[in-house]
Amino acid sequence: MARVTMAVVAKEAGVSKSTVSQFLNGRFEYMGEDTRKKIDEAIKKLGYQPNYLARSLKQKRTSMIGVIVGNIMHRLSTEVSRSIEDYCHEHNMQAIICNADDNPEKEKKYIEVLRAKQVDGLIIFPTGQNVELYKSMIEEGYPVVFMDRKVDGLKVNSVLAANIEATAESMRHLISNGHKRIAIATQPLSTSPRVDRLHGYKQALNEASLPVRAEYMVHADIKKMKQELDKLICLQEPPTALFAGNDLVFLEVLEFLKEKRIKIGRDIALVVFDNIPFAHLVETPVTTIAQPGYEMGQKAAEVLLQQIKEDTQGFHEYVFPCELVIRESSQKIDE
Amino acid sequence: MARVTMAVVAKEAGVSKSTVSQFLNGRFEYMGEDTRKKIDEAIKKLGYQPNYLARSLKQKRTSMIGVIVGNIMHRLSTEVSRSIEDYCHEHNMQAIICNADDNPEKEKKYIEVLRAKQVDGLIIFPTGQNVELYKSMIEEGYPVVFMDRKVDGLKVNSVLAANIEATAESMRHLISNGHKRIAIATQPLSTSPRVDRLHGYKQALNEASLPVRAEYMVHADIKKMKQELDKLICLQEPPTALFAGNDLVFLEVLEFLKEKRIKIGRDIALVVFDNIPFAHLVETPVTTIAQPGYEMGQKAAEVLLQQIKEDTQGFHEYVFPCELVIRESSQKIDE
DNA sequence: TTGTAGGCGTTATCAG
DNA sequence: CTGATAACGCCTACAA
Repeated sequence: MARVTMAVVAKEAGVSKSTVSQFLNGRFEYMGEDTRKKIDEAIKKLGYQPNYLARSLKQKRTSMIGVIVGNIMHRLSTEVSRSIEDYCHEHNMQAIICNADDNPEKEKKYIEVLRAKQVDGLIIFPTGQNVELYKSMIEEGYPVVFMDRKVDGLKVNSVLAANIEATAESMRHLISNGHKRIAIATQPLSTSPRVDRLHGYKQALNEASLPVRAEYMVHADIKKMKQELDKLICLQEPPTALFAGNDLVFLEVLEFLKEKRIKIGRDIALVVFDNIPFAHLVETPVTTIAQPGYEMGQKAAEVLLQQIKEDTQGFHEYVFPCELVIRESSQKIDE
Repeated sequence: MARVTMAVVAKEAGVSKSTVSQFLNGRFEYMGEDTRKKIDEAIKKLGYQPNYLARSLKQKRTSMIGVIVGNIMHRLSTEVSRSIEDYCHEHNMQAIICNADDNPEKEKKYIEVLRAKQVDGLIIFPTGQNVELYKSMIEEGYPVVFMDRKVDGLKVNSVLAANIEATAESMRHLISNGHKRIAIATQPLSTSPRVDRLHGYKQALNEASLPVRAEYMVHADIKKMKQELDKLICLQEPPTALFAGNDLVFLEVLEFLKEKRIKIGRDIALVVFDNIPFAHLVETPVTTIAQPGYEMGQKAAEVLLQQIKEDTQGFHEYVFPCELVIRESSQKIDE
């Protein structure tokens, strides 16, 4: 093991620990050329590696931040994590990515463990269930940034997608292509993006004076999604278009339609919220709403590092517009 | 900030620091019921959170391991990371995932930083370019496990997929379906899995007494993949089947074929190494070779934690068989 | 059963 | 320019 500590280097070089420390931290302003050289040689000879742990203990910063992702299975999570990691790497920080798996207990444990490990700040995709814990962190002045999901009543910096607007835009697109019977499928309405997307859905229908029909709104767990979709197409007046609330829902929809031999674009129009890496590679390329995951990650990291550096907090929502990428799946259907 | 330390708790409870420490570490065997209660109350009242950093410094273990992934864009990387994280979570460890991005410099930096942070061990998808560094770690007795790729001449535990065998099996499958002209497309032969897959490819051709033709073996960067594929199909005798060396290559192949309107399964047969989450959802479902990423991750984590606990090392190759999942893309082609 | 003292490997302060 | 010395927050003998 790396039994070689600063004291050993100091002895080898014939100087004191403090001098070695100076050297390591690049303060050679007032350092003799020879001392410098001696230390340099000693370090190389012994293969000395500084112990960041000890340094962190002393300095009270670890140069690490924690990222608690809601559910790593989402494409957005991966993109955002990647982005945050890149940003950290450029700024000599380290990101620790944890997966709460949509489980508030896990989220809580991760928050506690990461804080015990003294990470300098946290970026959280909040499950929304640990409000008291969030609140206490924020009140303490601990640096936190929320990502993707908002939680009511918290004064915290948040990075969000423009869910309502993007959904409404995609709906207007479908409506302008002649669709009047449009369904929406999402997971249960337990997080703000899902609620907002539903909101955008209704808003666009209202604008167009189309009815909002309860039987067209499906909010089910992924495992039960297919059977709910089945009910949808068995309706007396089945929808002619479907809005899939995110990438996981989309996969279910795709499998379902494939099993039922319902052809996208011909039998039913489709729009998906979330960028799907292979959306253009399926039989009928799929219209998607692309969230700028990379940019969102960069912004979150930037804001967090700012908070850490300046020891401040903020209460701002950074809302990112999304892009509607129109492909064949949402073309006009001739009935 | 969490200004409340053990000393503060001790004062609040009217005991000494060591007693509090005992309490925290679950040694209440010889502890008075009342002392115990007082400490418990003090902790709750003050909202005390132990500082793992200080503990780690003393104990010389951080309960963290580092995972350096070759390139996070591969599906396997994601699966394996996820698996390692799960295993760690169950064993009260923390995994720090880093992405070397196929860049030896980055890999080196990560190894150094992680070790400076005193992580207890490392799981590495080696780029293969930092042999000296690997060697010195191993000689030091530092716990390391290699994943996915092997590096010659190193006595280190490794977790690998049975690349040669799986590739050969898939080739035999194609050959038995009547294919004689089979091409292979991989990224440059800089890592062992690519070399091994090529090996399996040649082996199967030899077994079947089919010629190994240089013009059917493409090894190109992802960015240049399409133009190489183009050369392939422009050959006088173009291949009737293609083996795609991994998921990234597959995406290029898919795009290429789509652009050229070459229909998979009808115009060309296809087999892909790597599980592709949507392989069954494209127009012609794709035959894949599935690596047991989850199991591989579990094994690597298990082996590493073992090494850490017992302060031993090992030199064993854990080779995992892969599964050939036959779908339409590799059906017999009638010419 | 509880307290005291020393140390883990750094950094910060302040003399010299 | 360099070197003592005291923290940082916790753990571990050993003493009481």
